[in-house]
Amino acid sequence: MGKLTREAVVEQALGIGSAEGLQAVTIRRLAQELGVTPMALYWHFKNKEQLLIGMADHLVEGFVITEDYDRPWWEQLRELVTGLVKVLRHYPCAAAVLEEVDHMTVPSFLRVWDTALGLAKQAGFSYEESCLISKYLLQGAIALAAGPLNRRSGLSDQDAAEHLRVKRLGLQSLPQDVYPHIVEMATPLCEGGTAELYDTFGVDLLVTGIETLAARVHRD
Amino acid sequence: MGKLTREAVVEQALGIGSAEGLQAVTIRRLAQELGVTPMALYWHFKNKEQLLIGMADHLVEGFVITEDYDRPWWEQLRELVTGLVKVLRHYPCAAAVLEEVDHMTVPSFLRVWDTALGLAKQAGFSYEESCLISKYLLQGAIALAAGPLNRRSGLSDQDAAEHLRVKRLGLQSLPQDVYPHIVEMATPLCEGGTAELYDTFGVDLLVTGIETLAARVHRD
DNA sequence: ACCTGAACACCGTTCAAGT
DNA sequence: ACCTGAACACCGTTCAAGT
Repeated sequence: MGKLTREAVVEQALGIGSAEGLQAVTIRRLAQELGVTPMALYWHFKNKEQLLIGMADHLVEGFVITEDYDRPWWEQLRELVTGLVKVLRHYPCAAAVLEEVDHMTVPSFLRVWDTALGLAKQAGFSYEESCLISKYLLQGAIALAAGPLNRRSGLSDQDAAEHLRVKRLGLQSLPQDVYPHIVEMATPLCEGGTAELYDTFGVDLLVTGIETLAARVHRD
Repeated sequence: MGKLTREAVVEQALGIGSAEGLQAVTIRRLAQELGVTPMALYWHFKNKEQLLIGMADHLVEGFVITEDYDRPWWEQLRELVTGLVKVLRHYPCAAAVLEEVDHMTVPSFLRVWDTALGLAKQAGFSYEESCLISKYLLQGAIALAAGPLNRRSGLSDQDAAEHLRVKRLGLQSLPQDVYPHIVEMATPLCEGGTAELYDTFGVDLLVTGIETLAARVHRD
């Protein structure tokens, strides 16, 4: 049995979170799984928030940003988003973790953010606009990563399929006069499209708006 | 003292959540505030999740959707987003509530979603694209509503200002060689820009991407 | 430096019982 | 129909103490 290191704790936490959902990641549960007392964890992390930050940091550390000053900013932005989405797909609970922590406190995420900020400025946006754009872009990337594997973590595949069926039937049995489109599109709404849709159309959706606005800024 | 009605519970919950943050909204706390036993709430709500859904529904019910079939879809989409953002600004905890519940379970939110779906289809997108677009748009609107009043609810204005100052100093004292842009833009990043920026540029950012992609779809 | 034991102040929820 | 009392099975966290 290896020592109780920060890394081991974080990886165990990501394991539990990915297998059973983030709500199953509990100090006490984690300690039990690691064969240790709950308070042992408080030696390595000040509190649960710091543990979550550690998880988030570990996730995003897997993403190495390739900076290429010769290529136009929009290509780099696109690659930044796709790269982030890809790395977050490694753990089913990744997006959930990043939605729970303050991004500003996650060093590896700050690196991604810094790159996005630089590219936004390079595109000609003001300081404040660049801040908004980068926030929007990274938040969008996280949402894309959370999307397609609609992963109700913590359920078997069979239960998940049943859950999906119930959800779809719920939508389909809504009053058609008040929710016409929802009823009509119940199936694609629940199944959420293929991962490919998210990685191409989804990323396009995020980046295209920025490109168009950048062109507008340059015209003024 | 009025009776213990669903509405009263939901409004009290929104009050606590707005004043002290959503994490302060607890069954027991809520009961105490209402002068009642915790289990009394279980008569009106099956569990806490249903209470949150009730809160979300109450919030979005305040938004009356104006459908105008004579105006182009993009104007209607824009109005849908701005309207939603505006109504969510009534309660500081609104965005937090909507981030916590499954949107599919909130009737009033489904009405907004249905409208967005219809407009997306009208713009010429496929079923699956429309689903993705509507999800993206509504999620973006919620993020915009959460944005500018960076409302760490539960703190006095003075404490909030102090919290902001600490956060900014934290960013500014980062190593400048690894986070150059973050350090440079620490102030706008923390202060988050004016509400106006969010309501104009932010909405533009969301809608413009859709418009551009729609034009592309029509060309094919 | 690293971990344990015992305790505190909370949670959500169930179930039987009251009126 | 609407609410209470008592109990269960959990949380995160602190603090003193052990090695």
